[in-house]
Amino acid sequence: MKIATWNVNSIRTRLDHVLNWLYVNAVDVLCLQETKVVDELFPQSAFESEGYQVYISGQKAYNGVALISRQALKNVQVGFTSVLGSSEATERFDQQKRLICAISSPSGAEQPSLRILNLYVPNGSEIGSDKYYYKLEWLALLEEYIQNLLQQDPCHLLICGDFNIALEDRDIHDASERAHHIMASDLERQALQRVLQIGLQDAFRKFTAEGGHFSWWNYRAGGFQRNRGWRIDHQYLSKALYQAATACTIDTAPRRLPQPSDHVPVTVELDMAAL
DNA sequence: ATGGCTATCGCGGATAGA
Repeated sequence: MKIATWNVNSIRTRLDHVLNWLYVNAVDVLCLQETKVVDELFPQSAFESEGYQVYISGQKAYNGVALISRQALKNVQVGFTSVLGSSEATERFDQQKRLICAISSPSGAEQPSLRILNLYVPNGSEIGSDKYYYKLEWLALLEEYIQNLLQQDPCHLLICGDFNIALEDRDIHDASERAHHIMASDLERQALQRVLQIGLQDAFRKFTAEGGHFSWWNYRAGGFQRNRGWRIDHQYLSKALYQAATACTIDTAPRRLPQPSDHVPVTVELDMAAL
């Protein structure tokens, strides 16, 4: 089973890139972030014509996530409130459409179910700003959300998306200023580490130890051409899934196309029969 | 370098991204 994550920076602008990529790569589930469109205007039929089911949580101009799946998904849940119940905090954070979760249950097989959580973690703007504290609070709520999910139904869990955090220095082209840089500060890394301590491991690092592998490059100043990038798009797996992972790859090809997204897709391959 | 680029909304230029 192959699951990919891709921040497309507007699904309507990037529709051809995504459809072409899916045609060549044929993943089972594609998790999209920054779709930047309300649900009514999401190009759903373009994916359905290619045999995919579409599950979306979008808003006007900003944010927005989607699950594009070969098989129908079950128990689709959107936002924090659907899992944590309504509170001042869940309602406030759910104004921004940043998470969608569903269960993939292979039909006719004895293979176990897999819960897929697709995230668009807030960017944080700059260290110390209101948006920075919003990001840290959002990650704290995410920790609570995942603990609740696992209590409700302790199944295999895959969390992927644009985390807007480089967890280690080897995930940054130049880590010298990292302590003062958004996406690399100690508090951001600690907030993500607390989430991962629930029992999640980075699929990419099962296979690749060296630095120089990135998933995002700044549009400005020839970031991609000079490989001045960051690895901020991740695939995190619960223990048995991590054991069952057979590959995790970053596909830089779409970044070379005209008018690319600034992020590229990251795909994890799982041997479900090994579970 | 208060730099560099891209997308949305909406029609100029602010806002956001990372």
